[in-house]
Amino acid sequence: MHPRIIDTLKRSQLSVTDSRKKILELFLQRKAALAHADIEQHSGDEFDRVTIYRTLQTFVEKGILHTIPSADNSVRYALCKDACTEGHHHDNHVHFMCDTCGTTYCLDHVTVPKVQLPTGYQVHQLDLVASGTCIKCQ
Amino acid sequence: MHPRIIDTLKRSQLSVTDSRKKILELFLQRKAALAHADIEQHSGDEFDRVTIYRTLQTFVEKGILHTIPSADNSVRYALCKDACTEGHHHDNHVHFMCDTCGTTYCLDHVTVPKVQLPTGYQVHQLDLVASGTCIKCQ
DNA sequence: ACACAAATGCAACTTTGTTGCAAAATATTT
DNA sequence: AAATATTTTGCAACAAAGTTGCATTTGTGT
Repeated sequence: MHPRIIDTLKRSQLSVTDSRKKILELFLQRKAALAHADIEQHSGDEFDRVTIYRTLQTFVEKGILHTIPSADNSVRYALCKDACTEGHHHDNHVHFMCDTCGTTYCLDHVTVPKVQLPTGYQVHQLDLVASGTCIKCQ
Repeated sequence: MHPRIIDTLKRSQLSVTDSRKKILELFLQRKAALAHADIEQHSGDEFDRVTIYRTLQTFVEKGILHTIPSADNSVRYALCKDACTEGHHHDNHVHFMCDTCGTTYCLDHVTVPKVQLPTGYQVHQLDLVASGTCIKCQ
């Protein structure tokens, strides 16, 4: 098991349970973002569907995971960097979604450029999602 | 009825039907983007749920509407500009989603800045979604 | 007005997401 | 280490969202 797992859970004041450990491990193993369906597929019937929903929700609230918007009705989740805490996300990197294999990547080193919006719009969050063909699918 | 409606449908080689006219009119009246649920609510039982699904799908394929990614599992749709044709979208403007009232705006005059991605990622589409508080909700 | 093609409505179904509650697992206290 | 309190889980039942096939209706071109 990845050494960071228990630490991460405790730091967020969460009980260390099997499902949380395994779901978190999945995110640490894979570099890519995962949708609810991916986790459900991967875990077979190790734990209930409902548990996955609740775990993902908890992780987002606690600043362990962040959501990635998409245009295909399936929100993806990815690990936050250390800067995120409970209720305060700071994930301002670009995301890339491959049209061919469906993989979603966090491009941690590419930051979202500031844009000038018309006066009156107060921006709290900026999401830049690129899509196209990823390295593996060229 | 808005004069552009029949024209738009014919130019896309679509039969001019009641549901298509009314759904298209809804988008022309409102400036904001609409989710499937919004349309269903607004139209009461004028036409079937399935018809709405199929109409939205057709409009996206024909380049009449484009989808706006979101992190809440509900894709929104908005009118394309003239540059879009069947199978080829060119909607590179910024979208703004209000956290308070839920309205989604197309900021047609704010273009998405080009970003430099790591070599190997071929970008076909760039979506920039801002969220926060809109003019009306300040 | 007629024949052909396309779109709609209905029904049945699948998938996705939510809620309440009892049972089980984890944490805390002594 | 055992007992108690707290939290999480699984189940069941449900609600919402999306899909598919097919008969009927509506629109199109001649």
